[in-house]
Order: sequence, then structure tokens, then C-alpha cells
Amino acid sequence: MRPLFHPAIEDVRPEAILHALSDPERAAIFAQIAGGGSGGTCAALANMRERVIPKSSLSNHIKVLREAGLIRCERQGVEMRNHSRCSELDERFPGLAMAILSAYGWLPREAKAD
Amino acid sequence: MRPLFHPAIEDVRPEAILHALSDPERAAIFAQIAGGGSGGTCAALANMRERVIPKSSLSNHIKVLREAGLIRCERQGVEMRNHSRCSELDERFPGLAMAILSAYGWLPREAKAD
DNA sequence: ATCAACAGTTCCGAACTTCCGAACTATGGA
DNA sequence: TCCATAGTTCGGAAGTTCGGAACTGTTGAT
Repeated sequence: MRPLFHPAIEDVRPEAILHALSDPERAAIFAQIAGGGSGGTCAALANMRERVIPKSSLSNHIKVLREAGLIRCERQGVEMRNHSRCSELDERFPGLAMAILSAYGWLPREAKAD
Repeated sequence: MRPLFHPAIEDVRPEAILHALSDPERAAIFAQIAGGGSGGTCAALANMRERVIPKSSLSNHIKVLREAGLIRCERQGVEMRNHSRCSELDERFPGLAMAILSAYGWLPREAKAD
């Protein structure tokens, strides 16, 4: 499997980010990846909270996040490592990812106002 | 036509906001309303930029924005006044609406970083 | 080499959502 | 009353999403 498609940071569109994160399940996956906790493999993500996500759905969610420019995925042996593109994104759209995660109440590690 | 449904600010869900604003056309309508320029009637919004929006679509966009909690609509005579709920929203989800409008490059009046 | 096991992807049909023209409703003025 | 104006609802065509079953690609064992 050749390197998966990732948009260049300047090609990332705000509507794609909002669309990707407008699904709470997908936003939770992104929060998990951004938090760095699980190591970011699909298997780790699949049963992160009470809900078990079918793997075809998870694969699709990850594809949507990747194509929106939110995460970067690379194969490492048999599994896939997913990591967030937060710092690049924050340069392009300052405060956006953070405001969204914080609206969901899932800020990765920073302080939270409310 | 009795008062239209508007969610209480504490019932506003982040996914609804992101979904509403993940359509660039709808986000542009919201920016226009938030900017306050047009007076916010549908007719004024319909032909705001090069694109003419069919009125059934516009009505639907406004409904989505209203039910997401982004705008407040009230009939005034024969027309409808739409205004944004930015200040309430900013208390509930600090920085969210601003980060989104700024990502689209449509910040209502404040300064812009990049 | 062959095989099995595992991690993730693709395919495709059912269910859901979106778009927009035509028909409708509500308000105000003559 | 009847008309014009501003917006809403209806309905069907087109598009999107979800998830089970079948597939691919990688590793490790025999």
C-alpha cells in the first residue's frame, strides 16, 4: 500500500474540517489521536469508549479525518499509526481545532475555561 | 405562525454547529448575519454574492442555522429578521464561532492574525 | 514456499440527507 | 375583499453514510 493521500496543509479546507468533526464519533476519534494516548492504531481506537465501532466504519472515519487534513497515517508493520496534524493546522487556522475539541469538552491536555 | 423553535443556549450541541457551518454557503449566510450588514432578511441574503440561492434552499439553510442555535429569527411584519446569537454562543463555546469564521476568512469585524 | 493470523480496506445495498421547483401560507396594503 | 410580497412546506431525484461480507497486504511460523 503506497503512501496514502494527505492534502498539503495549504490545500486543507475549513469545510472539510468542520464536516469531519461534525460527527461526534469522528471527533472523539480525533480527540483520542490528538491526545496521543492510545498509540493511534485502529484496533486501539475501535473500543475506546462504551461504544464498539464496526471496523469498516472506523476505517472510513479515519479516511475522512485524513483527507480533511486532520491526521497523518502511516503503516508501521501490520498496523497503522495515526497522529494528529494539530501544529500545522493551528498555523493555518489558529485556534480552530482547539476551540472544537474544547466545545466537545475533550481538550487534549490544556486548561479549559468553563 | 407561532414563535419558531429556538434551542435554549444550554441545549446547543457542538455537532449541530459544526454541521451547520460545514456548508460554505450556510457559513457565508451566517457570516453575513453575524456581520449585521444586510439587515438579515432572506431576500437580502439571497443575492448577497455572485451566487443566487433558490429560496427554498435559503429557507432550509436558515432553519438549519436556527435549530443549531446559531441565529435567532423573528417575524417583523411581512419579513423575517435574522440575528446571530454570537455572544451567548461565545459564552458557551468560547472562541468557536470566531475561529470558524476566521478559518473561512470571513471574520465579521475583528482583526485577523495571519 | 506455503500457510494462518491479523490489521485495515473495499464493495455494495439499505437507510438517510440534501437540493430545489412548484404549490402553499402568512402578513400588510389598497 | 383581493393582490403582492416574504417565507415555508412538499415531494421526488440525486447524493451521502453505515456496516456486514469479502478482500488485500504484512508478518511470523512451519
